[in-house]
Amino acid sequence: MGHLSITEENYLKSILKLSEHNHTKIGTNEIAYEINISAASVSDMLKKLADKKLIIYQKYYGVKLTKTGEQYAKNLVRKHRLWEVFLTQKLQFSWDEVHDLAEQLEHVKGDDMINRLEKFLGNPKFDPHGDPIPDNKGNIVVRKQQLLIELKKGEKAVIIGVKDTAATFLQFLDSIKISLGTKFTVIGVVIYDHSMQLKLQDGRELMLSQQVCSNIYVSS
Amino acid sequence: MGHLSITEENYLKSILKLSEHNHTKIGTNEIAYEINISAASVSDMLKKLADKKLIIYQKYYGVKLTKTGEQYAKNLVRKHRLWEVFLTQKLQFSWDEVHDLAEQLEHVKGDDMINRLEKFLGNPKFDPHGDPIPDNKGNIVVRKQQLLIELKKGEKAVIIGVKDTAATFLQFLDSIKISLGTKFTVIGVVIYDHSMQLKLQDGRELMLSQQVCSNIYVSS
DNA sequence: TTCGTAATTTAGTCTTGTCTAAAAAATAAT
DNA sequence: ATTATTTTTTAGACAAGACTAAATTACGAA
Repeated sequence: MGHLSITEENYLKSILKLSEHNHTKIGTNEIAYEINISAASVSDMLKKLADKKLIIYQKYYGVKLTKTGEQYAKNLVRKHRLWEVFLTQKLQFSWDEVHDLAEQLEHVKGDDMINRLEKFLGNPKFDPHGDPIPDNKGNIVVRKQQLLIELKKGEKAVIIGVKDTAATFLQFLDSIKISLGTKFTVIGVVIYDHSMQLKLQDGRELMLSQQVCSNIYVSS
Repeated sequence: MGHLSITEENYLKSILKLSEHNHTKIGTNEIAYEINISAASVSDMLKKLADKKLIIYQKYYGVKLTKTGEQYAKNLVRKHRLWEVFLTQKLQFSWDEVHDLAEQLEHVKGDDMINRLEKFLGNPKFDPHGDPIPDNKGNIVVRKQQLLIELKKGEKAVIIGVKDTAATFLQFLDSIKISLGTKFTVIGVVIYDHSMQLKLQDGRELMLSQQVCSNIYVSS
């Protein structure tokens, strides 16, 4: 399992990402859309990754990561999320600014460095968006979490993550002073458009659209 | 001044490095040797860098960095050295381990990140090998420094840097417990082979070969 | 079942950055 | 000053990773 190119790493990462929601095999087009590359190019690359035993690939039938490929991809996610923690916790970046930098940092080789970084950061288990950080074996802590939208009137919960990590969304949450750890009670759900009215710990009351509520993870 | 590829950055860096010792124009072969690439490839690349106004290049006459090119190259050095400080100071790497990692980290784009990193590290002025860190304008602190080999019997000085940063050399220094900041007096110079005998601050006496003394910077 | 559309792969190019071999220019030596 | 040698550049090829256009396969609908 030598070194892969940045390009190859990006393919593995996007296949892992797609696998998480889509339990069946992943199609060429899906990958192409995910990383913004033509389907033809993806098709080429899949052959190469299959030669390297990183994916199982059968022409016209889609792909799946091998154990090796999955391990490699999870390590990339680990690196990405640890660097994100570093950028927010140590360099004071806000959660909407760290993605692109981490996207570069994750390709720096050196597992020893990452293990030391993890320790330096105090062995964090979640990144600034609430996503879990795999350990150096690829294990991921699973939390019971649900989407805010699934809560009913009267339920209490705490915000533990975001599904959408787009800068605009994160900046919006900042602007209404909502962050990970914010506690609240659902005090109303509008039948018409499924907006939700929350009462926050600090006393503020807030109305959030269905779309916003569909992109926030909570825990009770 | 958009983004350059890692390859282009490496050329600029090696041209800057060669410029420091060699005040005249730099030859194609020198660069080729420095970055371990054929002279033909270097010749190709020099044309591209000249098109981008990063170097002054005249066929058969060698190259020189433009102001823009020099700025860019110094920024790479800045990034390299700040990451080295991070790796030693925060992640507890030793000075012989940080070069290859910094070689990768220096190519991560994001000047804002580097400025924040600098501040996070406490605005260090020198890297773990004693080399100066350029500020974000490219200015470099100059110290009066000389090589240990130039000292005479009876002179007192302090070690402030190393000229050779090869891992084997650095590990040797570690093994004899010499590091930046070590204070000493020259108590003897062997005529025959120019070995030098030092008495360290802690009372130890030490004999160092001419080669070792030629690769240590000191200040009095 | 067969026909049409969508998904996927193949074929052929392009760019970047590398190489070797050969040509051209500069430099050194007689 | 004229060779000989070294340095540098040009020419032609190659691999990685991308593209478009065309061909092929799979699958849903009639």
